[in-house]
Amino acid sequence: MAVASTLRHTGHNHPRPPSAAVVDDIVRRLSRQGYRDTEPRRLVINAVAAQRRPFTAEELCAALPCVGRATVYRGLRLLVETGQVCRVLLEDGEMRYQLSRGGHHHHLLCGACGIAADLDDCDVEGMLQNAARAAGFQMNGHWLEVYGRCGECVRP
Amino acid sequence: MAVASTLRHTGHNHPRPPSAAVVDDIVRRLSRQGYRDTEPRRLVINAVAAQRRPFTAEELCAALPCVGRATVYRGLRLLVETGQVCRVLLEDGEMRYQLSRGGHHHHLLCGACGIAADLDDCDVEGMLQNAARAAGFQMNGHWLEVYGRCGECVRP
DNA sequence: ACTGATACTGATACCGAATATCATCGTTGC
DNA sequence: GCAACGATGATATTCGGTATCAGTATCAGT
Repeated sequence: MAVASTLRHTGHNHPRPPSAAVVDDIVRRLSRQGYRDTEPRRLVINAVAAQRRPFTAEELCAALPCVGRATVYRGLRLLVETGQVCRVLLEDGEMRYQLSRGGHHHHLLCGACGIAADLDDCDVEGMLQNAARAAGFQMNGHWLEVYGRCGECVRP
Repeated sequence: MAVASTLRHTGHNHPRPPSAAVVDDIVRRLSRQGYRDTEPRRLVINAVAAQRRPFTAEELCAALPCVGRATVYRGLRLLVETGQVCRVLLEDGEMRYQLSRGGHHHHLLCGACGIAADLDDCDVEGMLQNAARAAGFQMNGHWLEVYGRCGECVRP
C-alpha cells in the first residue's frame, strides 16, 4: 500500500490485452485437475493475465466489480496453489501476485514503477546449498526478491 | 499460522533466560535516539529477547498479558524500525520477527522446529548485482530466506 | 527534589483484508 | 436430459493491526 501509492505510473504499465491463448491454457490445466470451467473463474483469470505489474487481491476485486469478492479470492488462491500465479513480496512486506510463466525464477522489482522482471539465469541455488550445509542445514527451498530500479526508471 | 501449528517442539526451543545485558544494550541504544526507558517497553524487549524462534506480534501479546496490545505493537515496530529486530518471512508468507544481532545477514529456517539460524558468510550480493545489471536493473537491495531442516531435525 | 513539556500507555473503537457460511446456481458425466 | 456436486456470491464473521485520546510516567532544566 505504502509503496503502491508512491509509484510513478509510466507509459509501460497499461493493462495488457489478455491473450486468449494464455487464458485457455490455464483453464485447460485446471480442467485436467478436476476444476470446472466457469464464467466467473475465466473472468478472474482474464483479469490476472491483463495485469502488467504485481497486483493485490483487492486490486483484482476492484477490477472485477461483477464478480463476488469471495470468488475472486478463491480463484486467486487456486491459481497460486496450482503454481500458475506466483507471489511477490515487496520491500515493505506487502504481498502481491503475478502470472507465473512457470519454472523456478526470481523477480527484479522496480520500486519506482512497480514492474517486476523475471530473473531466471541466476545460480544462487548451489551457493545457498553449500552455505546451508556448512551450517548443518538441509536446504530444500528459498525465497528471493531483488529490489531496485528498472532501466526505464533509472534514466527517464 | 499453518506452519506454526505443525511444528515439532523439540528440546532446544525453550524460552531463553533473557540476558539483562542484551536488554540494557537495546534500551541504551533507544535512549540515545531520544526514546524513553519505560517499564512496558522493557517488558516488550525482555519478551523479544526471551524468544528462541521467530515469533509473531500476536504471540508477543500473549506472552505479555499485562502490557496493552497497542503498546506491544508499537514497541515491536520501534525495534524493527531501529534495526534491532529483523523480519522473517516463512514459506507460507507469514511474517515473523526475531532479535537481530545486527549487520546484513539472511536466515536458515527450519520448517520442522521453526528455529532460525543466521547465515552471514554468504556472498549472494555480487552475483545478484551482476544478474540485475544484465537485465538493465539498478539493484539496491534484496530479500532472501532459505528453507529446510536444521541438523537436530534431520536426524532426531 | 520540584516541575513542566511531552513521550508513552492502554482501553477502546475502528479499519481493511481475508475467510466461513450456506442457500442457490451452473457444469459436467452419465 | 438429469442427477450429483463443484462453484458462486451475499452476508456475517474473524483476525491482525492501527487510530484515538484521556490519563500517566519520564526526564531535562531549574
